Amino acid sequence: MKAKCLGKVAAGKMRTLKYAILGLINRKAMTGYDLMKEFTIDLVNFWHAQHSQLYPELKKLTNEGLITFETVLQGEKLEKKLYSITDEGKKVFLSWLAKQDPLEPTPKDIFRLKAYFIESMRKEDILKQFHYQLDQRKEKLVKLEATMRQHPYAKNIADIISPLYGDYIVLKGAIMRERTNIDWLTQCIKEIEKAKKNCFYGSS
Amino acid sequence: MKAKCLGKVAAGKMRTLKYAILGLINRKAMTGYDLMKEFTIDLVNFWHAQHSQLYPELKKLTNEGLITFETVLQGEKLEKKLYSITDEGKKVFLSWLAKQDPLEPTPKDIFRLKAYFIESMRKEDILKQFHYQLDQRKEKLVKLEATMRQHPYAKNIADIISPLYGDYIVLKGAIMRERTNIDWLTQCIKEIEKAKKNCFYGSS
DNA sequence: CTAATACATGTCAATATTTACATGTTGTAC
DNA sequence: GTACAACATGTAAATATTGACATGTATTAG
Repeated sequence: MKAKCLGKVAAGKMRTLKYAILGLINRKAMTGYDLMKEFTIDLVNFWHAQHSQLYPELKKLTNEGLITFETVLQGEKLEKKLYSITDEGKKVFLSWLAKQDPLEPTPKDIFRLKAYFIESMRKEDILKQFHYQLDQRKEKLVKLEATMRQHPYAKNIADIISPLYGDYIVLKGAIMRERTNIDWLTQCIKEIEKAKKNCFYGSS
Repeated sequence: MKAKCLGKVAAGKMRTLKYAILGLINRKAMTGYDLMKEFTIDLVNFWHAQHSQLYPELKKLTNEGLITFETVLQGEKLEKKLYSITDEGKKVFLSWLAKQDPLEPTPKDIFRLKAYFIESMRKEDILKQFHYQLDQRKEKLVKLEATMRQHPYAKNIADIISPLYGDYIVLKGAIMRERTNIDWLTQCIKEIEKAKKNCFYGSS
């Protein structure tokens, strides 16, 4: 009889959403709704979440004693919960932040999966697919660049130790990533068009 | 009483693994083990899966009539299942491949999440974290470039309509992505070091 | 001949995430 | 005053994914 790993099993126990929430609440007290706005505006470029995942997690973190809330009245009847981080929560968050992680598995990407199967694609569809993806990526880049132009940090480089700097570097990273996506798609399209002309391209 | 959406609910019903498997088996008949090798070597750069997800999915696809298998003996006793795609499976796969998808949500990235919270990081840890990530990214890039050098398509550009071309473009894409990651990290490190010298950097 | 590695196939329990369902209030523009 | 958008908080059911558990055979290097 082998020893093996006793105690609770821990399949996929990264709890990253937990730390994302702790980090945000650590900046300042927020309601679930405020948090959702962060997740759909700033964090959307590297960690997205739905409110259906957020609210249960807030309840869990409260039970774990990492955050607390006070009920605040908005108008006459509307109760909202303003969450703050506890000392324990702060400790747990900072310990996570300082941990050095191994490289994550490469993110999944349906378009690249389809590109991998390019030889099975109908010839008329190949360029259509690449152009469609390219257009969407370009649109995304335009939005990211607009956000960057409005970003206070981009105009006025000051202290690294400000929430603005974190904001800025991840936005910068998102723009660089999108530009590379566009470069890759553009190169692919060029190669495919060249092959088409040179008849390296089946019966088309 | 509102009408709403009757019938079966469909939360997160992308079934991408299904199509990845169909695409691979469409190339040639394979066992589950063979498929796993594909998932851990080629597809790892855009769609990874564990065998614990693969085998149940193969069973499901068989039940759905999209693939079939014949049992093959390896040696004296070892039975393996060699899967082939059915006509229906081929149809379903090609229809998925031709579909134009909206942009996927940006992939999740724990390191960028931590970078976003950089202002909460202990000053001694900031550069340590960025260098650690950079080293790992560089190591990954070296491996990808080695794979590229050995890649038959890179050596001898020929017909676009070959599984090799799909292989090649996604590998190319992975290399470009990794180079951009490295550029981003390098820029961040430079900025942080500059800020440190200029004393925009708290008490260090 | 024997030990290690690769081949080969599965299940289980937990976490993670998505989409739809569900409800009600407040502020604002017309 | 009323409609609409934004504010505000949840639950339910399904899919998606992971890590551990579980088992056995075939090949190859020493």
